[in-house]
Amino acid sequence: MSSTKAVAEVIREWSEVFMRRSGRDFRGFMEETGLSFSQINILMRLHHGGKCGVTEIGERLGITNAAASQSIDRLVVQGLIERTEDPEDRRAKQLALTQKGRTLVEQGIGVRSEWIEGVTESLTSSQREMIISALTLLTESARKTED
Amino acid sequence: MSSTKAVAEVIREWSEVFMRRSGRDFRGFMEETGLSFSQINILMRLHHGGKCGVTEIGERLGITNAAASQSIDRLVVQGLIERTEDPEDRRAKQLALTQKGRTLVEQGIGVRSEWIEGVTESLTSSQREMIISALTLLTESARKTED
DNA sequence: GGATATAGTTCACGCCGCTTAACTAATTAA
DNA sequence: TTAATTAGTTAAGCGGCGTGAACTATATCC
Repeated sequence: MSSTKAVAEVIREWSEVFMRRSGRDFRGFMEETGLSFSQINILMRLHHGGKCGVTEIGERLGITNAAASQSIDRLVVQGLIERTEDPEDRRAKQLALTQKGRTLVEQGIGVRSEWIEGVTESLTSSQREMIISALTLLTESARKTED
Repeated sequence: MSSTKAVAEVIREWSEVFMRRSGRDFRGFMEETGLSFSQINILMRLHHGGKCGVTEIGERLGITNAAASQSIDRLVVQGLIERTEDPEDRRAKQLALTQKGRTLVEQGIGVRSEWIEGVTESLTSSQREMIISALTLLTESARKTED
């Protein structure tokens, strides 16, 4: 069924559909929350990677730590992240999501999940099973290739 | 293998991995090209939806047509899109990607595709086959739910 | 033909996010 | 203990991107 189509082509088409949808969701999320692309990225970094300092955030986003410091400050003011002194090194700050921030990020991820769930709803249960297996494999394999 | 884990959970985890990766790629793409989030969205819209006018772009992005007009103008200056008069209605403009713009968008999509291809490379051929089938199903089903 | 509506552009203005540079404070090295 | 390094903040300034308002040009409606 799938072997007639080139692997790369299938993946390319899926990526395109997914990206288009992601873009729309992301735009909606930015509007709802009033957060910028960078700010959402900072929240995502903290959600996945746990506590870290200001400079690391800047490096991850490819901006100076001055810019990072300012963006972070806006997020702190909004109560989405907390900035505490690192007890091991009092020059450094430890950044972490507040409960409010964590809830927000999880909502953002949830929107995308709901979409895929909706997409799979109209399929047969064996098709759904196959998709579950495939996504599980992809997730595991993708995690191995992460930094 | 997958039935032990809740469907929703599998999808959620995969969304998270994919989104994290997408965010990183997208940021890289913005840096490389010097384009903003909005500008890339405009290019994506034109890539997928074909020719359209300024106001429609604005509506899609949730901004005024004044803002859309300005963003579009920057893209025209950069040679990524062309803005011609609509022969049917001379008030309106027809926006379309130039070859340069099309190439750029396809590069952006390509980056993500390469990543998934890389992720699937370490799998067995039967696993790859399953993923191809699953993604084909997802793509077809997702397209049906699009506007 | 004249009033009204529609498609885009331009202008003045403000906010946000970025940069560089100068700064404070804490740590590490000599 | 002094000097150099490192983490972060602050300030001034710039450009992008957004807004509303005023404008031009075309199309449509009576």
